[in-house]
Amino acid sequence: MIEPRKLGQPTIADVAELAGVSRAIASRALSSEPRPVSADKRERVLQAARTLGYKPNLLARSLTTKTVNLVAVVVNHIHDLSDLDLFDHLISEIQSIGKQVIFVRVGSSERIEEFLRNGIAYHVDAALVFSDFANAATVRKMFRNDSVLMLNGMRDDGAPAIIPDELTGIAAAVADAAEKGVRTAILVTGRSASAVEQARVGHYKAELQRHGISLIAEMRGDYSYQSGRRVAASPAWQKADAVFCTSDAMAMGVLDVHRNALLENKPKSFLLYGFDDVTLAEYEAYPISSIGYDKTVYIKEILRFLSTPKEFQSAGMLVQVPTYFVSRTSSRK
Amino acid sequence: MIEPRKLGQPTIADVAELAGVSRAIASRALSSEPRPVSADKRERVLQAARTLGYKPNLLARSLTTKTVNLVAVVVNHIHDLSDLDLFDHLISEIQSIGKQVIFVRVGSSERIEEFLRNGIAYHVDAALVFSDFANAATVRKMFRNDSVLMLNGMRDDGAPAIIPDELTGIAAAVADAAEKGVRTAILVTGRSASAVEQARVGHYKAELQRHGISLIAEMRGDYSYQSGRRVAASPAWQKADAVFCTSDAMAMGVLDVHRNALLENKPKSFLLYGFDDVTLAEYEAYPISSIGYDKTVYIKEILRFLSTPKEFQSAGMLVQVPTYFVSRTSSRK
DNA sequence: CTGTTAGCGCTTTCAC
DNA sequence: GTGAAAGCGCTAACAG
Repeated sequence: MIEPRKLGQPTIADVAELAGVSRAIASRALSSEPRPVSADKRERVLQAARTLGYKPNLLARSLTTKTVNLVAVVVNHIHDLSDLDLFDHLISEIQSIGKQVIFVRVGSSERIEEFLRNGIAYHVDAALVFSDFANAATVRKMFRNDSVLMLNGMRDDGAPAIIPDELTGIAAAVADAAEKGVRTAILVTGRSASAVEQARVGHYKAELQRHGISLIAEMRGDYSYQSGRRVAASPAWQKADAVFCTSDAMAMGVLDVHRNALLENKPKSFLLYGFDDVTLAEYEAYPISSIGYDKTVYIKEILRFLSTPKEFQSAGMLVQVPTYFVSRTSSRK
Repeated sequence: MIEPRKLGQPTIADVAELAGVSRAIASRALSSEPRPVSADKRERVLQAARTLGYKPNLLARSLTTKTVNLVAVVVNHIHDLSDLDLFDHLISEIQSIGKQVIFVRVGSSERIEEFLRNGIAYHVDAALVFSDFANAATVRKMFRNDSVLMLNGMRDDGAPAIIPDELTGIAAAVADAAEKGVRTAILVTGRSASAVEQARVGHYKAELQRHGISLIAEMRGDYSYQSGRRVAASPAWQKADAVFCTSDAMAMGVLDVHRNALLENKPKSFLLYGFDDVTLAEYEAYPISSIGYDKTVYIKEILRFLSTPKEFQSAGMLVQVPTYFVSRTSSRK
């Protein structure tokens, strides 16, 4: 009598049966770790798995191993140019160590807690928090503490973090302006609730003051291109020698509104500085002087956290990535 | 004697114990589906869950329910501007129906099968395949057939698909060129191995021929900005009245190399047409005439597939999304 | 080295 | 409406 073909995917029990061994042996033979199995049986198991087209159910496995090879990337959203430069590379690297990425977009709402609570995300091996809507307290509550890496500039809860050393780049940018005789400046900022943004703005103000440049206006954007265009309409711009934007996207918006005055006229009506050093700024259309950091180094640190969290921790909770200033047409007189 | 505080997260058993009910009752009370439980006990369970800070382990749940509320988004990579316009919105919508997104980037390799086989991705509820490296046979093998939505232009295996009706937009673009007296054209293409690309190129050729425009050269890029710049160096461009690119990114590269001749000179050295209608093309720097489709409609169809696959299937396996042509400075004489 | 046994955390029969 | 018990697929502990 023929055994009725089981429905659905073959399980490890099917493999074991076909190979004529116990489930435990099959499990060991199929394991990626070295486990004691005789060469003979291992081969039979592997063969059986092959003929059955067996694929392990990683969900079931994770139930006992307590590890899913899944990392959550928690972001506000992905629609900035600077995101493109970062996330593709990041995902690629994470996958290269055998983990996969679940993207958690928390938008502008405060729903993050609910999100994580009701989703797989809560059970991932680690969470990379780029979103600054995820405040430290929430994140601490949500995950086992040492599996969370703060990439959003928040430092107040002792969780490990990687933060670009923005001061260096900002100091260089402001020094560049001072050198060119800038006396008055406007600062175009992102959402002020963000910790990174507060620190960033603080650095700008300190550096401006140090060089005796007076800040004649501070305008609130939201990092986006559109918000850059919006603030660019202000009449206050007539009096500014320089405009510093805390994102390249906003600087692009500003540049488009004042394109003629900035790229065609000499002397320029004002010098323009961005932040992020997006790839697009390297080309003709948006030659914006900017502040960047080495994404490769940044990502390498994230990977170090993912693969050897202990080592990462012991080396200290905070890793700083150096930033640099790059001068382009938008700030050349 | 005090019960020793259990390690790790509270399980449903803990909740049941605290509430003084069986695990089954606790499970029902906590279920999102309506299940028979007395109001009294439900309340006690909910209360217990709250005080314990209980969060269900969705991996364990999925073992019995066979559903994880996880959808895989399979892409080549995400570094095109057009990706930004699409994925942020897509992820947001998917999350809004209670599912989360696992991003599988297959890069340029053929490792997709291995990827999916060894990862959670294989156990997702559905896979949205944007990558054209995932050939139909592989995908069919990997997933239960009806849980795969082909968004990469491949149609050969009877899997459901959503495809923009590119012909309409292309016909309009070429007609626009013809109307302006274009007699010769160059076509800048993406990777020719892609099915979408082959169809797209076929449409361009047919339309050019129909209008008696002769195709004097076909140049191979890879959709990227950089590849656009690369091909833009060709001397063949002297003889072309128009250049059609199968991506806006490539058109942007072309535009930057010929910026002066295209935006400052009248008459232009050639008319430029892109494809994708990226958001950035709406502004001053890259005013590229382009072909686009309504992302909102597109995403709505994807969501329809996700939430009511049966209905989606019964309505036919292929959904076409309309495209449009938008005329901008790059093609104005 | 091998097989048996006991779970991982949850849902779901199936009797009561 | 309720609870005992079985079981999803897998791995780990423990004897042999």
